[in-house]
Amino acid sequence: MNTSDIKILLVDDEPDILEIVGYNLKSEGYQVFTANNGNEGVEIAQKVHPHLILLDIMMPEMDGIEACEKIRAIKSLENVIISFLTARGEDYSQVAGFDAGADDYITKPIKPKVLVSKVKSLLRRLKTEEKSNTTTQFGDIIINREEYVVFKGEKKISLPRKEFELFSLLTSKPGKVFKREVILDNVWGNEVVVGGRTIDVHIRKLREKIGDNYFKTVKGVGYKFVLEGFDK
Amino acid sequence: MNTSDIKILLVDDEPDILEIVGYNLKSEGYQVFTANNGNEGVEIAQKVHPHLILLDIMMPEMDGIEACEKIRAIKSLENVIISFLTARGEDYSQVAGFDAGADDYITKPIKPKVLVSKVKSLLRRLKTEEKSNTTTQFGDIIINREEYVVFKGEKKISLPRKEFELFSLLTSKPGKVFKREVILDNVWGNEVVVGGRTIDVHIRKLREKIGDNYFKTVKGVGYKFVLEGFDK
DNA sequence: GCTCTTTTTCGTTAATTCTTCAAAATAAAA
DNA sequence: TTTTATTTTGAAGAATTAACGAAAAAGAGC
Repeated sequence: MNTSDIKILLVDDEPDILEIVGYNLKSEGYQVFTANNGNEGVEIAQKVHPHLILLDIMMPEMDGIEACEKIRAIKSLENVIISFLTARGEDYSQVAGFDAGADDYITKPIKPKVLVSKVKSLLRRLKTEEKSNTTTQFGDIIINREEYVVFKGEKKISLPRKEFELFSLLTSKPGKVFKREVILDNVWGNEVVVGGRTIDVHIRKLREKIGDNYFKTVKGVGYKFVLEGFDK
Repeated sequence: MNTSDIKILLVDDEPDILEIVGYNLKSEGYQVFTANNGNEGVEIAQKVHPHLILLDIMMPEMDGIEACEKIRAIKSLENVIISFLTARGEDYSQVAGFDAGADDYITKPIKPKVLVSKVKSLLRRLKTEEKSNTTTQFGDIIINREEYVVFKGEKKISLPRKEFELFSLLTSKPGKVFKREVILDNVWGNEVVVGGRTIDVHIRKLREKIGDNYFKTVKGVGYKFVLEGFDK
């Protein structure tokens, strides 16, 4: 994954911090988004789906701890990496932070070099996680790519090969729209020639078996997998 | 990019092959050029700058491998996609072919359907190469190109394909005036078959959905996206 | 060879999206 | 100010595109 594909959300009430941290991350090639308080942070996180969130602890409106808990409760953000920004000495926050579901913390004052290397190290997880994707879980849906099996809650759902591959592709990046051409490339490969309606029929099968509202049609473009509730 | 903008160069010493392959590609709308041997192929490639070259391996004068190497050495052709045509069984050629810088190979006898789908898949690379930031934030507006979603503040705004692409184009460079012809090129593809008023109507839709004052008309030229307040 | 499952096709229907048209409005030019 | 060119607007019709129902075709297992 290229750094330019990586989205980082910065949440802090001090404009100066946003400015300087943002600058440093941008010049490393990351896409940077900002929010001024916890509320806004949670909101923007849902819209942008960042890979990493840097969260100040002390903020008006909603502090970092609370924001972190809120974010952790959002299905579509369950894989996001969260790190706190905390003033040195606020030791209590470290404890509370991990309870709230944070992955790490960075102490202020922030040194650009340290920041960048911390961020890199945090993002290293993405790569390792991506590789070991033999099984994936979204809420009550579990996909075992090795055994070609899908569970929804207690029920084991049997998907034939094509359906499974299509499902597997769509769920490889929830929310992302997969264009028809991309789907054809990935599921059918470019040797096989199938009519344009074939994809639709398979989607229909998935809708019947997994649930209607997990699959969203983007007319003229393609389909996407969305976590129930989110993005209706 | 429209198929009619795409140039394909066919190099083969058998007139029958040129005939039949050429026919199939033309009926898909591609511009087809032909050459009878490697020498001629290299020459014509320099003149027409095709997007894709289909190169027979076995040819008099200069064989496909050599031609491929020659072409790869030409700077102005560095982005051209090259695929070999090879008789099934000439396995050595596959290896040598990739060494010489080929992107793919198609085995003879050529089945029209397979040919066309292979060609499409090869050309798909052209499109995917133009990568842009997947997500952009302007104040309370967030554009997520990967998910085909636009947020304005709390609200999620649904934009159909054309509107989304138009919006995506205009916001790709706020403040910049996009001429009508440029818009047509990018959103509609330059085999323009739409009346001059069509753009206006789409702009109107955007104004209704995103907000009137984000879109400024530059009479006689085109439109631009401006951040509210700024430049009214 | 026969049966059951999976995959693909097809015609129809439904819905959305895109485009056109012409009158009214606006801005620029004379 | 009047003229001219261009855009906005409202409404309607055309064209795309996907969902649906059903069935044929292709594969897999026995």
